[in-house]
Amino acid sequence: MAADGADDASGAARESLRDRAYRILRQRIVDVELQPGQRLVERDLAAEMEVSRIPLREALRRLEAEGLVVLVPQRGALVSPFTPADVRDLFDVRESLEVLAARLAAERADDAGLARLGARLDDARAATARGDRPAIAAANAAFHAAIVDLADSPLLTSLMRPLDARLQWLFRLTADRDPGEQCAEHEELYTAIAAHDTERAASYALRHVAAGRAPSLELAHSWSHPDIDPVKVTHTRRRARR
Amino acid sequence: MAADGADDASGAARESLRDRAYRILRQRIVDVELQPGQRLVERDLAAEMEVSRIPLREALRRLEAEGLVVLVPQRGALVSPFTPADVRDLFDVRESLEVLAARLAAERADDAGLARLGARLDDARAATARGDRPAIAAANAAFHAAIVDLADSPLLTSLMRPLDARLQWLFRLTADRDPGEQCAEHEELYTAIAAHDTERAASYALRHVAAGRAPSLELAHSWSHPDIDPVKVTHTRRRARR
DNA sequence: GCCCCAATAGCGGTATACCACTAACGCGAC
DNA sequence: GTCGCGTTAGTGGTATACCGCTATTGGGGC
Repeated sequence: MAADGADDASGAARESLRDRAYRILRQRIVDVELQPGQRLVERDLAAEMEVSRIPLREALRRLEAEGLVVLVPQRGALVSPFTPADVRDLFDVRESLEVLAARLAAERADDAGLARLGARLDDARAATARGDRPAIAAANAAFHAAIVDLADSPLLTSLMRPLDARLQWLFRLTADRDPGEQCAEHEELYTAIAAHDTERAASYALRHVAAGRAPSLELAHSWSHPDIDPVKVTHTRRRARR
Repeated sequence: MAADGADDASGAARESLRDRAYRILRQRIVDVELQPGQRLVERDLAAEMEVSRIPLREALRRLEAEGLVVLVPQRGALVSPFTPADVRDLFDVRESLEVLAARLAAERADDAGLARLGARLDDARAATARGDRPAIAAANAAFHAAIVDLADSPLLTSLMRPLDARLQWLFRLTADRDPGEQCAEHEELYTAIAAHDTERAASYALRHVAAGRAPSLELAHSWSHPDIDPVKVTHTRRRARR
């Protein structure tokens, strides 16, 4: 598992076991090491990462809130299914919220914020020039996050978190679209925001998100893990083989 | 197990302590019995509702995910502040998501769904005619929830939950706008959705949400609990009285 | 051999207990 | 009196242990 670097490392406050369990599980899910529909048994996971069930349970609850895990009451947990319909819904919502973010960013951004956004754009450009796929994905995600940050709305930021998780998941499985094209779209979006041109920022953001829909949907159809029933999955019990 | 409906259908499965703690706390918060900024001490709350800290902690985590509670790591919890800026952000996001919900509902609603939505509208009409404020609030909330339901997007539904919580909170403190006017707006929105007129549904939804912004903001300015610092709040410790 | 039933054990839900950290307190020195 | 430092206890974080429910299973009756 790739050490995701940027760990809070030495100086920062020690990470709680709950946060660690959350981070590791989330990573495993978006990396598809844990597949959609796979059952998650508290005791097994806890033993595996050498923590007790308490922090592990809290990590699962958090993942549920983010939509990566489904909890069936009295039954157990499983990795959320991710169907073409979910991908469609994801893009529906992104076309609303990313446009809102772009609009608010264009309205509210100050010079310091624009500088930060510009830096993210440069990162993305550099990664795109190098053709470094993982770096491109990370830089593009950072660019989008920076726009949300400029929107300066804690509510919007919190709503975006589940979307980011699903997007990472989606893009892990694909090369996404042509990086150069995406980068160009980011540039024009940046320009509109920097000019405080609300309407242009909104329309660029919409076009940008919408452009990703078709390839993503196509990709989603290609897996098509057929109907996972959460209740059914958690009904099974593995019995000790004799 | 051909029929899977047998289990939860009857008798309503017993509510877990976690769910009960969650429900009670949420109610207390939206009723403003627990005020924004108020500290929440796990042991005290647990003792008060006679459960252990485990289910209580999980309830707090869930409330955090919903935005009603702020958790400061290693420090504790408090009821989220709710500032005019938060109200503004709430309406920004609602103007995006409720419009999306209306649009999708207009596209996807079938006859059975429209019947359910119509029933909610009738409820709201009846409550409005009676002038029963609490019933009006509940019926209006149910009408909006029904639209989201028609949109048939689990993601959208999950994103709306934090918004509903904040809206309830907001409306608990106010008489909201003129109920008759709201009811009329609901009727035209219903008509557009029933006619599968996507664009009209979207524009009515936008107008409807936007109409509530000014009065809500005004209300929010009237409390203006000035700056609550979560870290500071959770730094305090009540010491045994001498 | 097939079906039903009692015994078994997997697993989520919860309580209790302990640990670590640190803010509040108070005592002593200046 | 004021300041500083050691002490104490309040609080979140975590481990362990137990409970109850039910899927599984294997045996006994048909």
